[in-house]
Amino acid sequence: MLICFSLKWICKVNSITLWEEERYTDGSKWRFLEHKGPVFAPPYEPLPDKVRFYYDGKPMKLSAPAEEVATFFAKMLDHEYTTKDIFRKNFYKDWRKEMTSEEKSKITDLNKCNFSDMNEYFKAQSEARKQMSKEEKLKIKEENERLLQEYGFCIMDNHKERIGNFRIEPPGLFRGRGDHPKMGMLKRRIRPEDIIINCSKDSKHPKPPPGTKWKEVRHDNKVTWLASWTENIQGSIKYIMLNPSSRIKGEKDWQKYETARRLKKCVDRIRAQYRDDWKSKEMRIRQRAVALYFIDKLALRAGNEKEEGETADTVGCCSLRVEHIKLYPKLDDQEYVVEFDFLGKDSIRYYNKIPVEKRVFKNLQLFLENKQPEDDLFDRLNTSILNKHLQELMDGLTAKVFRTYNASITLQQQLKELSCSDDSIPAKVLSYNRANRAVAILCNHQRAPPKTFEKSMQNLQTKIDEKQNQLSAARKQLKAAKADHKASHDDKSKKAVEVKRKAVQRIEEQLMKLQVQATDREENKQIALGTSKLNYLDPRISVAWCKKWAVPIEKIYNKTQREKFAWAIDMAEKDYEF
DNA sequence: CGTAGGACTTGGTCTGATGGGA
DNA sequence: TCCCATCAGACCAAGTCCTACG
Repeated sequence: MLICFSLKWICKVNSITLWEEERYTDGSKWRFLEHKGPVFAPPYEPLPDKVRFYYDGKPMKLSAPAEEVATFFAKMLDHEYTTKDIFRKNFYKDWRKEMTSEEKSKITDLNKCNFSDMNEYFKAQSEARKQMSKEEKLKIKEENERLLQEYGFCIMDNHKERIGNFRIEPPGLFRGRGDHPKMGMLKRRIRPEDIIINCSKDSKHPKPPPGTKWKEVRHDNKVTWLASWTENIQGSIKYIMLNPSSRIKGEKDWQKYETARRLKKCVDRIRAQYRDDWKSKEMRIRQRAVALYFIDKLALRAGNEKEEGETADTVGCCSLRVEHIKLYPKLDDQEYVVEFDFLGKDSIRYYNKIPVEKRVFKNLQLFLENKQPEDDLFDRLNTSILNKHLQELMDGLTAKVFRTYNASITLQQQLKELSCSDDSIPAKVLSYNRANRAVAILCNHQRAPPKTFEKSMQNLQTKIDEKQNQLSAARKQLKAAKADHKASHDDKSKKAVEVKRKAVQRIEEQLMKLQVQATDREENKQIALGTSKLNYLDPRISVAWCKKWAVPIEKIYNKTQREKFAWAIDMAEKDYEF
C-alpha cells in the first residue's frame, strides 16, 4: 500500500496523556517487544477413585492419559454431537492412541463404554463451583487478576499493552462448526516445546516453565504476534496477539475504514465498470463482473477455495456452485429473480431471493449451461483473480472492502433516516439499534435464538396483556367519569375526567413502549448485532451520531468497545462523514 | 501461474458476572 | 435479599488475503 498513515495516538501512561507519532515505513511493526510468555493449561488431575468408568457394564480403571481423553468425552455427554457418527468415530480413533496396549485390547467398542458416572461427577463439580462461598469466589477472582497482571500485558515500543489471549488453549475434543469431517478429534495438549516465542533481542526474554524449553525464540519485528504454535487438527498456526485496544490493532482498524472511505470515492466508477463488463466478449470477465456485483450488492464474502474433506462444506461468492442458486424468470410479481441458498462461513445459511438486472440474469443462465449441480458457478474465477482485478481498480481494494464499505454507508444512511430530534434517548438508541440491525441483515449475521427467547417473549406478552387490561379499565373509568360529569356538570367531576384522561394517556404510552420493545426483540431473534458493530461499522459514524444527538457514548458502546474504539472517540466530531 | 504456508480479521457460542425487579 | 434475565468477555473456529516458492 502506498499510503502512509500517521495516526496521532493517545496513550495513557500512568494517567498522563501522551501524544505520540511514530510510524515505520519499512514494514516493521515494532522496535521493542517484551512479554512473559503464555500461561499453560493446568495439568490433568486424575479422577478420584470413586468416580468410575464402566466397560461392558464392569468398572475399569483407566491409565491417566486414556482417562484424561475419556473425561473430554464424558463432559460433553449432554451434547447432541456425542451421538453423531463422525464425532464418535474420530474420538474413538484418537482415544485409542492414548490407551495402553492392555486397554486397547480390552476396549474394542465405544458403544460399550459408559461415561455417565464421570459425567455426573463433572456436573456436580460445576454445581459446587456455583455454590461456592463469596470468599472462595473472591479468592479465585484475585488469582485470575494476579495472572492477568503478570501475563496479560506486554511492552511494545513505549507502551504497556493488553494481550488478547495469553492463555494457551487447553486440550479437548475438536468440535468445529457445521458438518465438520474432523469433529471429535483430540486437540492435544500444548507444551512449552511447541511454542515459538517472538520478542525483541534486547528485551527480557520470557522464561519457560522449570525443566522445559521453548521450541524457539525469535525476534521478528515484521509480525505482531508474541507467541505461536501449530495446532494438530488442521495443522494451522495459532497466535498470541494483542488486544483490540492496542495501538497496533487500532491503527490497523482505522486503516481499514480509510480504505473503505476511499472506495466510497470511486465506487460509482467501479460499478459502471462492472456493469459494462456484463457485456464483455470474454467469459472470464463476465463472470468476474457478475461475482463483483453480488459482492457489492449482497455483501457476500469473497469465497476462497477450501481443501475438500478437511473442513465443512461452505462457500462464498467465488466458490458458489450451480446447486446454490435457482433462477426464476418470473416469481410472483417480480422479474429475473435469483434465489440463493448456501452455507457460508461457520455453516450459517444464506437464503435470499432477489430480483437482478436482466443482463445479470442472462449471464447467470449462460454460466449454468451444461453444468452439473456440483460444478462451480464461476468456473473461470477465483478470489485471487478477482482481487488482482480490484487492486487495479483502486489501491488496496479487495473483496472484503465492499462489505466494510456497504456496512458503514448503510449505517450512516439509516441513522440519517431514522433519527429524530424530538425522540427521547431510549427512542434514539432504538433507532440506532434498528440501523445496526439493517447492517447485520445485510451481512447475514445470525445467531441461534437465545434459549430463553420464547419465555422472555411470553413474559413480555403477559406484561402487554396486563397493560391492555389496565387500559380498558382506565377507559371505562374515563367513560364513567364523563357520564358523571354530563350528569352533574360540576367542577369536581370535570377534574375527575381530566385525571382519568391523563391516566389513559399514560397507560397508552406505556403500552406503546412495551409493544415497541416486543417488536424490537422479535426482530432481533435471529440477528446478531455484535459482529457488525465490532468489525464493519466505522466507529466514527457512531461517535459522531452520539455527539450530534446528545446520546452518551456509553449507550452505544460498552467499556471494552470504548477501549477498542478509543481512536475514533478521540477523533470524530459531530459532523464526521464516512 | 498455482499452491502452501503464514498472518491477521471475522465469527458464533458458551459461561460466569451483574444488576434490576419481586 | 434473592432470583433470573441479560450482558460482557472468553473462547476458539473459520474466514480473507498476501507472499514465497517451485
